[in-house]
Amino acid sequence: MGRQPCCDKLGVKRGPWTAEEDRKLMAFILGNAGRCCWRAVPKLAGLLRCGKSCRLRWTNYLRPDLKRGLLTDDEERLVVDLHAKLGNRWSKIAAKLPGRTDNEIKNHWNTHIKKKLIKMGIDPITHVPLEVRKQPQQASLSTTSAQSSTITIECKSNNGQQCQQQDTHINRDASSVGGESSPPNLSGTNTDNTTGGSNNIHDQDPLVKWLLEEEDDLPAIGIVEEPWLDFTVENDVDKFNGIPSTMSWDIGTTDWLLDYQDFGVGDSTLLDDASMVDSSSGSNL
DNA sequence: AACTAGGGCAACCGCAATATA
DNA sequence: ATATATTGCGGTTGCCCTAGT
Repeated sequence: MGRQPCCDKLGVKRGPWTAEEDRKLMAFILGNAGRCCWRAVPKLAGLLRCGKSCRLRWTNYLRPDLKRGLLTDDEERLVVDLHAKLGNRWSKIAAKLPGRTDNEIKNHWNTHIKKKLIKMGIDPITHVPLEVRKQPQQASLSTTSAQSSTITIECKSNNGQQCQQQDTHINRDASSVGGESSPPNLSGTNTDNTTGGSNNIHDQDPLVKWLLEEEDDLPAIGIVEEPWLDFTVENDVDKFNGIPSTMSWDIGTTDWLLDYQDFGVGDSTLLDDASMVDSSSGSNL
């Protein structure tokens, strides 16, 4: 037999979250960490939301370790580089940018970076200069990202096989970027977007290997492992009116993180007070 | 001042993978 | 072993804000 259904959609509230809902969810997660699953969260927290919605809200907005505001130039460069190698695998890209969510990066890509690259004459799908795509026999291509990152694509003009391989890669990316196209199919019948195809030439790239194989073992660039171990409810949740502020965030209470990683709580210093309070406005403060 | 169009972003949708009864 | 719930993820939508007219 299977499990109970996640939630019936009847009576489930949708749309923008209010500050009150945020406060309830935050209080519940921090106060009941590890003692339930997402399905039970809305009921126990007193929210008329689907568990999925709660998870999304927490992951993309409420987590204290999230950074707010626009991506820095360095982060933007990293996103471009990673996108050139990984395509639209936003969660993989986000994993390398501490405090950033896949949704945030995806939005930033679609609204900012994409336009920048196009403006620079670079195809945001293939990371190849737009005019070059019309001349695939060009010997060696080097594209420059928004600032300084360089993506080098080698193609021996007289080696039809190698060029074919590159084309395959480009087409793969072309189908996986931008939202206008169909979802990527990275390995033929395999529709798993997260693992990539074995025939991707970038899989031979040490960086890609690192990204795909060791991401769970290595900390993201410039991030301290498990920053949430320093998190205290007293310091952070107190910013929400009416939330208990006596709980302390110690090792013992973080065991649940191992089971419910999606509840990841991070560096309290990154919690932006204003961004939390004004969360219902939909604006990015 | 009022209206419109476009941009930005939060949230939702639906599918696939994984976990579990 | 199988069915089904749960989770993760990428794509898409729709609302809100702002700039332009």
